[in-house]
Amino acid sequence: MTTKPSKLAISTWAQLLRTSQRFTDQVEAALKHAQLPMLGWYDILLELHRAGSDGLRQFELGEKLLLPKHNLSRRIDKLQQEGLAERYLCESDGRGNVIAITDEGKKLLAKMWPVYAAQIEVLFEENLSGAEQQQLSALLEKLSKV
Amino acid sequence: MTTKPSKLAISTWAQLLRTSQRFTDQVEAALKHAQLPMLGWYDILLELHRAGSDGLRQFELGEKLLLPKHNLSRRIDKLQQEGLAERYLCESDGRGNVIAITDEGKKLLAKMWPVYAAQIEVLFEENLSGAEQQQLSALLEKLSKV
DNA sequence: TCATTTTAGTTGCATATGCAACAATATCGA
DNA sequence: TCGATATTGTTGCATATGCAACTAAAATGA
Repeated sequence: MTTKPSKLAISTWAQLLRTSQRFTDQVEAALKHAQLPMLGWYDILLELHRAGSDGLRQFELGEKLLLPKHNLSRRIDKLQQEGLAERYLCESDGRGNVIAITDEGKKLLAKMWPVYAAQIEVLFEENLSGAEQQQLSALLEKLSKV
Repeated sequence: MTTKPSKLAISTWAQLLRTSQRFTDQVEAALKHAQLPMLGWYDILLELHRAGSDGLRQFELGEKLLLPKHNLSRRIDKLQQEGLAERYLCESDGRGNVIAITDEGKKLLAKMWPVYAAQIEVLFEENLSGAEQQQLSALLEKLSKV
């Protein structure tokens, strides 16, 4: 903390937060308009889909999604109730669960993606060239080194 | 929506959301550790501070912070209860309120800033040069054209 | 082996947020 | 002017989230 962050750092930081919030809001609005569940559900289902039929340990899912465990616990309850995911007892660890997506879950994912994708298209791809996207990606990559 | 967003666009988008969430989490953790209120309070107080002694209309505040009105309404209740902000009736518009920061609010802002700033320092400035920050800022600027 | 500590997950309770309905005032248009 | 509509803000209710305490099982280590 020898030098305070520069004006530039502060304003860039603020831009980053603001941009991500505006984008999120916009995607949420689009999903709601299409009468689909929130982005949070999409994120979970996508990770489960990626994990394939073996599923994922609950804590692994939490780490990927940056979600605290108690929060995740209840979201999975919901997904399970809706028949979008299944929760098994873990064979190799008596404490744990394994979560897997169902066919219903995959269907929902497939319905949500076009809506989500259209927003990425509008918000993102229209405003940055491929080269600029690559620049942005590289800069964000550096930031995630923390 | 002629072409779906490219892989690059999608992954850069994901990076953006993820980075901003990780950073926010980290700042929240630091504030909590210092027994200070959440980032949301800081944001409000900062906007009020910027607005000066004239204060701001409640809806203006909401626009700046991207907060829905009902949410803001109750946050201001809290700030008011804690003596951090004042709510006046607006003279020129009988429906409206004017919100202004109090001296207590300014003091809190001053206590929160070093904690916040230290996180920006660590998370942000250590990983990007000035030139890179400027690049990032410019790219985010383009994105906000939406 | 077996007591101690860690890890995985759930639950109760308090707080925060979203949504829709509402009240009050301002603005617009015939 | 005055009725219809839009804007500003609040509130009740449902849902979501955070926090701390809890259970149960694994890992550690003497």
